[in-house]
Amino acid sequence: MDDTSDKKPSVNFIEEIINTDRANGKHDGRVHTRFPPEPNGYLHIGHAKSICLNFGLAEQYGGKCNLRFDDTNPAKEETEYVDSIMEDVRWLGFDWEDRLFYASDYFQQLYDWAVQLIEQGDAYVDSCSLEEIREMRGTVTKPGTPSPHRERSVAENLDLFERMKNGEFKDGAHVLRAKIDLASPNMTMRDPVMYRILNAPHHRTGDTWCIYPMYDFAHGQSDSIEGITHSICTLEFENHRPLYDWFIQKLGIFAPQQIEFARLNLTYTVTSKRKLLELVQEGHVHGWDDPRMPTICGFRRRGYTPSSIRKFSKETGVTKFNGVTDLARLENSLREELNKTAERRMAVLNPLKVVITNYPEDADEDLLEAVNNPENPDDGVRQVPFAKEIYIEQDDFMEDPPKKFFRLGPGREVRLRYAYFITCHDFVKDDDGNIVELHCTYDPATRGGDAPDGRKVKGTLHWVSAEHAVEAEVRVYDHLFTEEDPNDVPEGGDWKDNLNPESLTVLTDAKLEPSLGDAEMGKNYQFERLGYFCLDSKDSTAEAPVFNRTVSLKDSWARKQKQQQNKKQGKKKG
RNA sequence: UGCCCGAUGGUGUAAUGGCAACACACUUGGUUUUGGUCCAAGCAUUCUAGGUUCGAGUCCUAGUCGGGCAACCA
Repeated sequence: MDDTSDKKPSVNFIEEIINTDRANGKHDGRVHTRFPPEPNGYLHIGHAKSICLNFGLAEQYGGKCNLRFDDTNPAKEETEYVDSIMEDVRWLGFDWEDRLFYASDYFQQLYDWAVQLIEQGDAYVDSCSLEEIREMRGTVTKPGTPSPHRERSVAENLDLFERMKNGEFKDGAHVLRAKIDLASPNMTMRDPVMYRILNAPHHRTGDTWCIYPMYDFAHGQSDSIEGITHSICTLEFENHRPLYDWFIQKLGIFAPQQIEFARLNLTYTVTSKRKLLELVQEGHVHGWDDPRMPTICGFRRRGYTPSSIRKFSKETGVTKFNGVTDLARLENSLREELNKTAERRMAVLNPLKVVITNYPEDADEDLLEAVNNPENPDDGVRQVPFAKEIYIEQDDFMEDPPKKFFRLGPGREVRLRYAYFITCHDFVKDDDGNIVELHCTYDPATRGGDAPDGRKVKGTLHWVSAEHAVEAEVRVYDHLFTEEDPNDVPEGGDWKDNLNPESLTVLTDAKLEPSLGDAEMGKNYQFERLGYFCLDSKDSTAEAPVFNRTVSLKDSWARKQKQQQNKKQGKKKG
């Protein structure tokens, strides 16, 4: 075949490494990854990318992916987080089967390995204080100086380390250090701490241990024990790779390969655990699963689908370049899916009453047929009741509309979706000048939304019959921050200064078409012309439904308005 | 002023020494009973300077800029 138009599927740099390894028969071509969260917080969208990468690679190569909790610091870790992390990984659509592990499972093995290194003369007990050790480590430009305890005998080290384990010392009295190179240009190789004394109960091992291994002495060996072939982590561990390899080599155990990639950064989003915690604790959001949070549980409650997050993650790609991904890509991934799958409904968020003056007072029930999803005819149709009094969106009427406004205004005719053409001939204002009611006439000949005489209207509005409406609360969300980079603050400012005061708008007077009274929890609906919505899993009840706006529909009218506003402002400034 | 890593449209990625491609965003136009969807068009001196080569986004050297590293955190 001379068909050269077939494009090779592009592979990212990690797949390239794996392909090479498999071609060379390394590990018999086996691919085994792991997702290793520390159970000290909730998973966020950045973790989602790592989960998709690790589980995705395993799937792709017919391998396995473990879930392993990196629980080496009892001071910070809690069972509450373990449970939420498992729930989130499962929700994203991944399965670790019987491979649920904890670094704490390996504490005894790790201890034995530490003893081995002491015996080999590769580790020593240092009895200096934290401050002294820090000082003697030197700086990035100045080499460190050896601790006075660096040359202790093997016997003395063994004795001291055992007594550390036996709980004879208080926190901070001694540490176990690897004996590597105090002059190394790589700071992590300057005799890193392997074990510290922490007289604290562990969420799994209880009071069994009072010394705990550091990340560097636990992670690589945990990978090794589990037979991990490709240990994927983020860029900030690049400097740790020589140490990762050093421990494995000195111990003479199975050698996984650490590979670093760039973590996900999203516009209008913070993902630092510390900052997320601060948002929750200071009440800037209502908990970890607040739909404005970039946590996985936040996205879930907001109405995001696992598949949209997986697709986003895949399309964002894997590189070593530390960039910022546009939040619009995640929104696009969701819209693309929901456009195909979400059933359409009509709902009015900011109601404006409309009286159809020529509609009969005593009309029989007037049921109109509405398509559930024009993108998927199999979803069928439903009936929507029409009546003399209806609600439309306040935004859909202007007393003095500009030329390109296609909606309702005095003397204008529009279509009510699936219903009738109506013409506005009067409106009522309250004492404050707000428009509170419209008087319109309808054309009975246009029932269903088409004019037999062929006349056209520019605008089509959604509507809800007043007497049939289901009342609901609707929560409309916007970016949590006003700046693309929330950390971009003027001198002396704080990142929280960039919090968007309008990130949550609660609409308490929404009117929904009757069928939404039976809305299913966990199902996404498109409210026509508005966006995608779902029932709130926490606050919604049968008597008082609460909907979250997951994401808006694209709105080229709103964009046009914004443009014009900006133009006006520009002229004023100029 | 040490070491490590990186640099391709506004953004994220592709091109594996041979015509810089895709997606998102943005702009313009078309279709439309959702100002949605869909369709079409527009949008780049591949950070700089040298070098290797018939040929460099890709390889080499130097520079510039950006990120990471001096927790008994992970």
